[in-house]
Amino acid sequence: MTQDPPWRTPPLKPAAKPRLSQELIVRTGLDVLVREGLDAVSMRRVAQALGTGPASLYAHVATKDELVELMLDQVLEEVPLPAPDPDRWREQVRELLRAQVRAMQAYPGIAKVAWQVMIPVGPNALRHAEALLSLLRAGGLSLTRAAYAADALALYTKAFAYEGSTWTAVDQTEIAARGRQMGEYMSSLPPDAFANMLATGHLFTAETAAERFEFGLDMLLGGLRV
Amino acid sequence: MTQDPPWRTPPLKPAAKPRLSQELIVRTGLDVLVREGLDAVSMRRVAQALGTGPASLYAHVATKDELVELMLDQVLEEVPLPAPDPDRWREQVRELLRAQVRAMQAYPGIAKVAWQVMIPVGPNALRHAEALLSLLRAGGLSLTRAAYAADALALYTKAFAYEGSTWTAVDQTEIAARGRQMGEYMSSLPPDAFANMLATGHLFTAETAAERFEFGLDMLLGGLRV
DNA sequence: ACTTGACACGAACACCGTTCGTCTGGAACA
DNA sequence: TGTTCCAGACGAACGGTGTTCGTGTCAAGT
Repeated sequence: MTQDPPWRTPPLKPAAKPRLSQELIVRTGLDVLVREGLDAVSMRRVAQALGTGPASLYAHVATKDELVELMLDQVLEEVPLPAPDPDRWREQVRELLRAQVRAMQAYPGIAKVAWQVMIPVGPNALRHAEALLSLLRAGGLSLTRAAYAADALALYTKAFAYEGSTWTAVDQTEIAARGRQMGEYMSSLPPDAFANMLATGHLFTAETAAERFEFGLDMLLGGLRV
Repeated sequence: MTQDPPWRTPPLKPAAKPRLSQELIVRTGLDVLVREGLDAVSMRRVAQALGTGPASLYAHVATKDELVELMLDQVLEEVPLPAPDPDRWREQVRELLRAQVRAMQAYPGIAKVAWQVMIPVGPNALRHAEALLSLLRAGGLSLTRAAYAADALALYTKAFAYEGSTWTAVDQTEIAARGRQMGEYMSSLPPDAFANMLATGHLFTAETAAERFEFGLDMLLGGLRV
């Protein structure tokens, strides 16, 4: 643009863009995740939501993978961690794991990140692991048994959070279509080939999710000898 | 090339390329997976291994996702499924789940596919689900309880297969580096902040994997009331 | 002989994560 | 005040991905 004559009113400055920060990028990433799902979380999409270009993000996060890992850790930050009480450690374990599942299901797709990150080592992921171990130790388990139990409980919870998020993260018509395909395929075979699957298929819905999770916890904690 | 003079010996024909088929593409995909890991399994890489271009694969598999799902189903085909015996159904469940983990860990990275596919519905995945349900039913569980127990067992197994494959699918120096980072971070904080994590970190190795899996199964099956 | 359909597959498209080089502005220093 | 340095911003470009479209070939059917 050529130099304005001195009698021109200078245009208003456009609203200043927020200065980038890791926290802002992570928050924006979670925003995009919630609105559009995990597949939409690309460096380009997040940058676009911030009014900039993807290269700008790299001053604050090393890689795309680091970004999604930071997003997961942020989600875990919202979960309160209990102080261990030896008299009710089992119930405390349940509460902690329920809270984790709830937090992850509030962000459709974030559970999938837990399966993409090799070993989550964010501060909050570590605090969670420590908290779970503390509860198990408060229950009188040896170090080794506490470690192994924590492993199993964490795996199941993470798995369930992912399965559970299927009901919120994916287009329901796609799930219904897939369920129908399964039903048709199985029904096309001899009657007893998939008798149990056909008889139980209706039990796997969003409505039974909480009940199923508790059932799994009953199994895990019921089978945990002190 | 211009027309050869008649005294030229015609060149030997290059070895005929195999005619493409879905089975061949899946097999080749598993080959690439085993040699180079899951990240290397791209349409281009698989096509290259077949001496063709990526577009050729689409006559046989609809998408890249379908290819990896077929690969997973192929892996599950190699697992023998037991005929239920009511007197030893718990041990049969164990054997089935062990065999699944073994099969998946023979293909580094395939367990990750199980977490990428929304709901595995290949013929073998369905047969596995049916087999597990049959065992639980043989054990006298109601339809609902069998379904819920199968859900928990399958989730845990799949989760463990994935965790276990970490030790084979990923560069060990990267794991060691990450372990070190964790250790350093936790040691940099007040001494009791991560006391349990620091005390148990050494327990999570490839050498303890089988023991850990069994411990988890002990919990799940021990807590399963008939 | 001609037609049709299945398969093969190159070129191109849209998108991805990331790097490199350049510019800008603020802080520190003389 | 002027200069230097450094951190951050970010466009252009690179190498890679999954996929579609259009064209050619071959075998089977009429």
